[in-house]
Amino acid sequence: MSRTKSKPRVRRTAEQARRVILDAAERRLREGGPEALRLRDIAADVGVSHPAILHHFESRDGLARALQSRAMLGLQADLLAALSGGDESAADLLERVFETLGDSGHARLLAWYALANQHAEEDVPEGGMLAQLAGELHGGRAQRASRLAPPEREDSEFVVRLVAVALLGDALFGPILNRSLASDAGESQRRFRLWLAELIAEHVDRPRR
Amino acid sequence: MSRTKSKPRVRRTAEQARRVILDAAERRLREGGPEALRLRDIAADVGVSHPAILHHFESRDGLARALQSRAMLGLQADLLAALSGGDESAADLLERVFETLGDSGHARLLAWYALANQHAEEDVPEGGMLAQLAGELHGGRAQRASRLAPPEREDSEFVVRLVAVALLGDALFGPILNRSLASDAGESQRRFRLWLAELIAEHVDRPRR
DNA sequence: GAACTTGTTTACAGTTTTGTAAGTATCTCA
DNA sequence: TGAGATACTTACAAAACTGTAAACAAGTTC
Repeated sequence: MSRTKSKPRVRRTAEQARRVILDAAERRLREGGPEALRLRDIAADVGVSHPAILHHFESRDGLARALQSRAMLGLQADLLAALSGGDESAADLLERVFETLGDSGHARLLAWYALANQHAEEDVPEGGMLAQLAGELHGGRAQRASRLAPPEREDSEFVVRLVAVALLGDALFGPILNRSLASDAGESQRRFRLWLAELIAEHVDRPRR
Repeated sequence: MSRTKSKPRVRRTAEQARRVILDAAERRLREGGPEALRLRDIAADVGVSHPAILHHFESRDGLARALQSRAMLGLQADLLAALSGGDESAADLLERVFETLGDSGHARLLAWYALANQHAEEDVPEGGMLAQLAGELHGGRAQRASRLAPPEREDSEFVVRLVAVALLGDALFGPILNRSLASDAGESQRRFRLWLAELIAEHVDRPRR
């Protein structure tokens, strides 16, 4: 066979290589489900041989851990970007949180994480983001409220928790529920989010007794 | 070796065999995550050889499909049991729905289903259960409401949808969120459910404008 | 430009996994 | 009680998977 000038071998920096590998792995995971994290396939997507992946991540498990870590950090970054938007109404802030948490990519990755690490005690990298969000929300409410009826701190935390689980849950289970509840899929999901936003807003702004 | 009376081979009916196999598979799936559906392990749990599983389910994929189907049917049965409870308040009804949907086993199984069949159009066996629930809820509301302000049908559907995604989401993502939000895990999750129940009840019974 | 570092490949090994073929044991039924 | 059906087992095959070892090549440094 002609051995003319066969391989212009690409050589990335370690950081670049890790990134493109994680990108491919994440894509596989999102599109193919939890069983689709195969070294060979990922390597093929990137265009390298599979030992290259092992070189960068030690083992398949190392790749999975790195992926989970990056997914959490990414979610944190997106949430942070949503949070830091100057001083706007709680409604606007919530709307941006809706966008990032309702993204089915995040939900899928987080679900995979939850299913994989169910009895793992290791703290998740994301930690504290939602607590911060709860803090901001609570601060705003306490400021707006008449001083006779400040909301309880726990109530604000639960609001955030509700938003989180409802959006993540809807992003994940929505397609299934749509088939049994709604006729038109995407439209119903959109309207549901608006409805939820209004419900939350009403609750948040309702004067305490 | 002594061949005295070696094997009192157990022989189940096909139905029984399928059941115990699916039980073991479900247990594996719940405890070990989505990658834990291995024929050898399941067979070992049941105490049979792995080809016995293939005999009953054709292939590993057939087992997975049967498992998904049974999980959906089981959820439907549990929901049905929760729904059919004579005439009680919407709060009591919701509370029993809370119990069954908030069960982390159901949530995990459903999440696995959602992740595995993301772009599958095949209708899920569960179909219609939640629609029925929405119907019952709506009927009760319309009856109770003053005839000047009946709630919209879509509002009742969204209430059901919120309950479903929030409970499933909380069962699945709750443990993760707990680490970033709450100090005491289980207790917080319980209180959150109560809080949600109250929020829903308030919304459902609030007179329309 | 020689030496060194390190990203990458090829070739291979060991294990695990699903699946098949053929025989065996247990139940049912005439 | 004999014959048939079928749940189940043993043995094996083929493929896929992760992981290892050694060599190779693209940068980097002195």
